[in-house]
Amino acid sequence: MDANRDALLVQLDQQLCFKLYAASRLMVKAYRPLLDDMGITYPQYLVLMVLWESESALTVGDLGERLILDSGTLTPLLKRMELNGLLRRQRSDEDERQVRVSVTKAGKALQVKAIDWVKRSSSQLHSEDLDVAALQTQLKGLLKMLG
Amino acid sequence: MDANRDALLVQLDQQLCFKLYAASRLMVKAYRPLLDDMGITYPQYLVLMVLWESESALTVGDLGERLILDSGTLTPLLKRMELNGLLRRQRSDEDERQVRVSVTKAGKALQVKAIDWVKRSSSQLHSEDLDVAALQTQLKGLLKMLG
DNA sequence: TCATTTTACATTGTGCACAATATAATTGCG
DNA sequence: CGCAATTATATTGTGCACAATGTAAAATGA
Repeated sequence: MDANRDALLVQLDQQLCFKLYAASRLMVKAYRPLLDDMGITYPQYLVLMVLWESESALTVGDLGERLILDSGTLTPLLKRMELNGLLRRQRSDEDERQVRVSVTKAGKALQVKAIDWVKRSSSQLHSEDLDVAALQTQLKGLLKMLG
Repeated sequence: MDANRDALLVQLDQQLCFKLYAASRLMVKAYRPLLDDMGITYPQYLVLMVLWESESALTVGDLGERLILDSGTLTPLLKRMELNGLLRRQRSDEDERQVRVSVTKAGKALQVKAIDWVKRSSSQLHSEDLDVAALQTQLKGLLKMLG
């Protein structure tokens, strides 16, 4: 009957969105050892990665654009990181609306830990059911469409 | 130099985890119209999907196993849904540690809205950069490995 | 110029996530 | 049986996400 066929459309196992949601959380959980060692959370790790890549200071808006997060999320997160000595926040002189965020020595120092951990654990992500490169490509396509 | 090559390992664009994190949030955002219409959140939608599939009541543990969520997340979430009349929570008679969760008429009624919306909007998810079926297969492999 | 609009960030309030811990019921074992 | 271990859920505390709103600075333009 049609009603049964329709019901398949809202079955959990059919949902791309649920797989992404579950995979995202499980992946973050896999980072736990590193994050605990660094003394930060996953979103904070993302902020650090963006800062590590940048030569100079970035505005809150820059970070938000890169991480797809708004000031409601970033402002308190950055304040916590500043409190922990990982970065500096200072109002821009040219444009007082902007807040310029720059990584401190302590924040930069964590990059070594991260690199070391990634080197040691990247080999874990292998199985016959999984082609990581293909998955990344597919996700890039999805993000392009959703963004 | 080696330090520069190492730095690539912690670049945002290289991170499978970030792509999953971003894609997950953007996908949930795409469900906003449906969720607003149903008057629920995405995690609540997931709970409803599991309940819709089940003939009988499920325990909190059953839901947690299916959604990979613990009681710290589920208990308050289920209480809110009960308050909104979408489900019932009752201590099991056989085992008083368990709480049995069952969908109400109001909760069941929302399935129609969901099916209708999915029917109308599933065609949106198409582009040349994206093979949804392949992505689902890859994610299933990833989840199997992470789970 | 100066009022209007836009922009950048901050604040508030709600609802997850999840680690850690607590509590009470059930199970297992000597 | 009696009690230690296990199990199922609840509670507490912290930190995101994000919608909605506030605020002040900068850009715009008649």
